[in-house]
Amino acid sequence: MSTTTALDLGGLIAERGTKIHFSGGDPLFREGDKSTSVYACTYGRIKVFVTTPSGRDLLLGVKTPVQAFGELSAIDGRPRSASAFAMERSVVAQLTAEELLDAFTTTPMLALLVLREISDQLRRANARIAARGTQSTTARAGSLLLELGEKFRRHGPSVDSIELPITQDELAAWIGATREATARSLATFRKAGAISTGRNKIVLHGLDSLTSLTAACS
Amino acid sequence: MSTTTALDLGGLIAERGTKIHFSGGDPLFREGDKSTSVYACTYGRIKVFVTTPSGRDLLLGVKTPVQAFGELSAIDGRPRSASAFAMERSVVAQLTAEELLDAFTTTPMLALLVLREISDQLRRANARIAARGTQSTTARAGSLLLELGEKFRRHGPSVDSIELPITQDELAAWIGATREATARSLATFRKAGAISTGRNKIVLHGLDSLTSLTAACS
DNA sequence: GGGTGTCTGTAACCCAGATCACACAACGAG
DNA sequence: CTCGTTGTGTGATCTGGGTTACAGACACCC
Repeated sequence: MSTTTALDLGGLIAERGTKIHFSGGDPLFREGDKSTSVYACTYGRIKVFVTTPSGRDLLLGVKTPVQAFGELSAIDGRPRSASAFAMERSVVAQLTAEELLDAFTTTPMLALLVLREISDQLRRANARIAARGTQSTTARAGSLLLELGEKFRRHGPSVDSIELPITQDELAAWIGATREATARSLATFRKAGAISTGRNKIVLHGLDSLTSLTAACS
Repeated sequence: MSTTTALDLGGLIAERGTKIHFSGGDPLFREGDKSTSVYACTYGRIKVFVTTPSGRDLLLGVKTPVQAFGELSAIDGRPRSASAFAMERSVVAQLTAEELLDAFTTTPMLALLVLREISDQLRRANARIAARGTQSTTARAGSLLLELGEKFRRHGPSVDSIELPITQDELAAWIGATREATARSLATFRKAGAISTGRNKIVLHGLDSLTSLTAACS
């Protein structure tokens, strides 16, 4: 029968789900939608975000291979609480809520896996609530850059220059600030020699200097 | 055998767990602790909060009968990401992580129950991330008062005066503002006749006037 | 090549709210 | 009753970052 080699939810969806291709900027679902499918990014990058009443976007996460997303609506059947858009040419695997719940009954262990997944997200969300308001924009920007730096170091060459493919708008939406404030924070990092900036990219000159700068301005 | 009449996680824990009594101000667990038990409040009020680097407390939730809390560490075994203290004389039911996981295998449906529980918390957390920074403190204070008003209306007499047993410090920690800013927001509500304030209490004069005031200052 | 849209970099202004600093009221303990 | 503690109410500053407003830089298409 179906032997499952997957050790996490994303892997399982990628294995069993139907693949769908998207171009950059395409919507997968929007806040308020009634859809209940669960997805996993298998190629590219998917941004998950909410639009605040004031019209600004606030990133909740960026999904890369092989991360799952859209679990909430699949679990409780309520409307989407966030929107998901492809940031670039991407491929995602899709599983319907029924397929997921069926998998729960055949593989009870799977429910525990999903629980851990969601628990982790909740922990991160709570940490973020604590960070907002107590940390300065610069501190939040630095933390995020460090986090992304760690994440991208494996993929790229192991030199101490790490290039992040991200715009300042995206960075601003991620840390919950305006583009201008984010640019100012980046300027202080740049003047200190910790990073350099360019169109659609931010280059980290090693993580150490950035780490100390971030720690300093907290 | 053990017939389970509980329809939610809190009910199940209250039914099977061992009862423990606490006085107001007593800690149940602290951020960083390695304990993995899961709890349900059966009497009184338990506050769940994190302490920010700047030393301020930030409330993540107030648990009343029969709400569960402390699930995260029970699920993934990681250290507590928040602290839990009794706000007043309280009774909680405790279940060890092993007992909870055992219950999962005997009652597969239970895992789905917990999933819904955590999903709901995650939805709320994400909504809160979006609210912070886009809404003014006055708007956040008003929203919280309305929410608490709804919650307390059932318990108290059904008159249009709803008395909330809460200090301004707690309110401030809940909405993520200083005590002073919170007092000022309450002052505007008080001057508009929507509430009155006292030691350890806030009285709502009906929800309608407060609703319109909150909506106005968004 | 030149035009156009997207992205980056700064500067000037302004305001919500944090910080600091009191005065006073309510309550419990001795 | 008096004193200490905890909670409330409100002023006076200060500042981070939102808002507005441009000026250049890069990329792409015709």
